[in-house]
Amino acid sequence: MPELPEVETIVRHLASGLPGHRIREVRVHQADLLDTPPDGFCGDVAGQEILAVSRRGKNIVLSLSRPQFLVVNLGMTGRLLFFPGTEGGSPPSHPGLDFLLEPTGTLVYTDIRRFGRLRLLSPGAWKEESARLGPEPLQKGLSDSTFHQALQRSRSPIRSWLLDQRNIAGVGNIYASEALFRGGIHPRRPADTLSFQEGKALLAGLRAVLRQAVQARGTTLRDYRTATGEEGNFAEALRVYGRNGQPCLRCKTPVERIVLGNRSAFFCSRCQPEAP
DNA sequence: AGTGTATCCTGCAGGC
DNA sequence: TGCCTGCAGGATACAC
Repeated sequence: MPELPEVETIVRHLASGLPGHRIREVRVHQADLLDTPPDGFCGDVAGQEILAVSRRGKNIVLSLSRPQFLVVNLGMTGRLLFFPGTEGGSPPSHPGLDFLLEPTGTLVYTDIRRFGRLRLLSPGAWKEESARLGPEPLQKGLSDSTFHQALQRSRSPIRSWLLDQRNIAGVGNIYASEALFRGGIHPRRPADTLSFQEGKALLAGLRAVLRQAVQARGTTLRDYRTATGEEGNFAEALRVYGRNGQPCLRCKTPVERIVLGNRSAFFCSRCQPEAP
């Protein structure tokens, strides 16, 4: 569910409210959201201050005082909600974990399908983990030529390539389709067949759609919510994702749906020709 | 190396 | 109304 724009939206909310709070107590309702025994997790986290909140790919990263990092991946249906006051909000339908904060506030994790994970990592472990992720697409440091060189090293379909977090961090199924449409690239094109110009157009399309989606606070199809519980507004701006059979907004050709690596890809066969 | 398949889960929409 | 199937923003492990 949550891709870069959704996670970025959540992180911005949390970064403005959480730092300076101390975690007084953790309540675990679903132990399978952790990769370690809950007792140890609670003991480790309790008493630590939250110093900062940041994003790496689709991960929410809380810097704790020990120092340690609490890394939250929302999976498909995870939510991380911040209630600043003494009121913790209405009880969620699928409670996961509650972080009770000092001097006041509650950080609530909920997750219907429980594909999400919360992990407590040492600085070294998180550094290694982060190094396995590809570059951040919105960072200036990623040049057209670096991007094109990376594409040259893979023969997998470009849609699959975009979803692989080791290639580029934060892209998921929605924005992969949207970026390919904006770049005029067919989702099945082998990555290493993209010309420099095509790679440049794809990166530009990816950056444009990610920026616009962040502005709209993300795409709510069903489950995603911001840290304040609001829906994102980008669903109405999607051009191909989920528009199977509807006319292309650019040329009126019906949008097609194909399956790649067991996941749907949406595209316009006229705007994104498979053979040049 | 790349791809298809399965797995972890719950909920919802659509067909009958 | 109920039952069944397929599908869903993610990540990983496996066999070929």
